[in-house]
Amino acid sequence: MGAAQPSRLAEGSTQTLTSVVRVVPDVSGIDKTFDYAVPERFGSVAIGSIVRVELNGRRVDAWVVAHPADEAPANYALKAILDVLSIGPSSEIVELAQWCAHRFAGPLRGVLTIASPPKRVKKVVAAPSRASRSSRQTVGEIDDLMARGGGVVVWPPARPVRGVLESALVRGRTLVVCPGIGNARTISTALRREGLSVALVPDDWQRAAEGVDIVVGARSAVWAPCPNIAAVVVLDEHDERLQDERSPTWHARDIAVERARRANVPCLVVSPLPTVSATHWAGPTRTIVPAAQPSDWPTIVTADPYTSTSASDDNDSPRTGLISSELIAHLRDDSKVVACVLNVKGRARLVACKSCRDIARCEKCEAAMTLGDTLGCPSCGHVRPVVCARCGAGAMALIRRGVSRLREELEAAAGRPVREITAESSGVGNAGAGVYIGTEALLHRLDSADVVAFLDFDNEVFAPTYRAGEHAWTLLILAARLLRGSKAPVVILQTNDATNPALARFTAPNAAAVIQSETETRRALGLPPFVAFARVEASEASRPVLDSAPLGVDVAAVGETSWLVRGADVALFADFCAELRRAQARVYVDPQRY
DNA sequence: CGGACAAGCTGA
DNA sequence: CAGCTTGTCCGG
Repeated sequence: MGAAQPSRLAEGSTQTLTSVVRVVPDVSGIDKTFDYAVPERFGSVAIGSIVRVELNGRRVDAWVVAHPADEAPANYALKAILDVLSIGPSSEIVELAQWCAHRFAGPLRGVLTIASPPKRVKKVVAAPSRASRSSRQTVGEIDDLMARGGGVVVWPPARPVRGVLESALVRGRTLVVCPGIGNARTISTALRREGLSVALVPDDWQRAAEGVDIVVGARSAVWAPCPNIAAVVVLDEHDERLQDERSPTWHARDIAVERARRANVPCLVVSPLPTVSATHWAGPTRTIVPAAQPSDWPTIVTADPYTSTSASDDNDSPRTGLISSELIAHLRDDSKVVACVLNVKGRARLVACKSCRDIARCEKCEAAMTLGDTLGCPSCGHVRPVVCARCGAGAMALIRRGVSRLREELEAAAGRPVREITAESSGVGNAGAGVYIGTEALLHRLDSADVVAFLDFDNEVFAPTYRAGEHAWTLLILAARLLRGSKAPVVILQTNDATNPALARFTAPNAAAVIQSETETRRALGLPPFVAFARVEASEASRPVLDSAPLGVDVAAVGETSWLVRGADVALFADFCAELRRAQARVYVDPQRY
């Protein structure tokens, strides 16, 4: 198969040899390959090329994924491709995409789409590699890690990431993957200013393919072309935006690690608090934690808003318990920028008495209760009848009191204007002192702050997703970055449960301790990376396959159409997922939520 | 996905 | 049994 074919040229000289390409059509719902003949006028069509073909009477785009010329010829007449439209991902990237589609049990088409140029590319002229660049200061420890094939770097949130990048850049062409395009743009601008050639993908796909010093972008950048790649870097690996939520649910960290492994170059995974998956991949010898500095993290305190004197304790408004006395002190200090963060999604579930407006809380653990036939406590499981604990009335209402009403309460407490910032708010950043309220999007919208208050941190920590803990850390990292320029940065975590160890640990971010405790939790619960794990959306057609899972793969129903599948053996698990997909099931591997 | 075709249901 | 809906299969 892989043997040289000296006869090929000779054959070509005597007789016109039309070659054959195997393609994946760009049509949703078709996850199969088809073979087409290539008329001589197109020459040889490279793997990854985007071609036009007729399929079942329709003209569709398709990617060339293989040259099946060495196989026995098909027993049916092949149609010919109609056109070659564009250069596409390299054969290495196509192979990586095939690996990804299997590992994350989803259609190859989705991955090829993201690996392809945003606009058609007809020609790529290779740019020469830059001879050598005057190296700035690298971090010795990280240089050493690169020499050992890369690994995890625990990099505190307020420290500039430039020092980490340098250890990659001195090796040659570097691919940098960020969680959002905003981070990528910042890095691109800074490095261009230094005189480096930068391709910000997907827009600069063609320039990336021609060869630049650094290719940078959001998660899709992990699929970008980077000829003669010398290093791969994943920044802010804790950020869940690195994972695609559509099937295949690939995570850019896993793709980066595999891409670097295949190219035999080092991969650096960087985060203030890397995920268990990352540290498990690198292992303790390739996970480095630089010496702590006092300025690495802001001061983080808990405050109980429920026992504190509320600013508006009248009977008209619900006693939300969302403004602690600690927060009030900062609100009243006119010199400070205060950012108040409230997760509206979680608050949509709050239940209040229709007559006295008191929020229904569990008398055992004080958590907000949920309304069904009875009042139930989501954190301790306590159940009581639908009766108000304060006034005894029997009528409850779900309140969806978002940020707007709370803004007025904050304003009353602060004695100065409070601005509400929503995802739709126009204008960027904050000019000077002020008080702001918004959802976690606020942490992305402001430029700087002195105080960040999470009004209902319990909601973040005890959210019913297995990654709630990790998400809470993500919020703290965002807060730390926002507070970077402040002389006395403070984070207030408002909670009704400050003594709960699951909550108390957030006041002292210690990467080694967080990694250890998260690792133990994951291992004990049988969650990734210790087992392969997937949520499966299936119909009746998939039932026989679900019921006949092989030994070592567990299947559990969660509702009518959802299933959880887990297995210790990754290969066996992936094969079973592939079987499920052939039976019309949608598979979400290592999902953010389930 | 979207077309083709087969198998089931309804009404005169 | 035409006329319509619903389901299953297939594409090179």
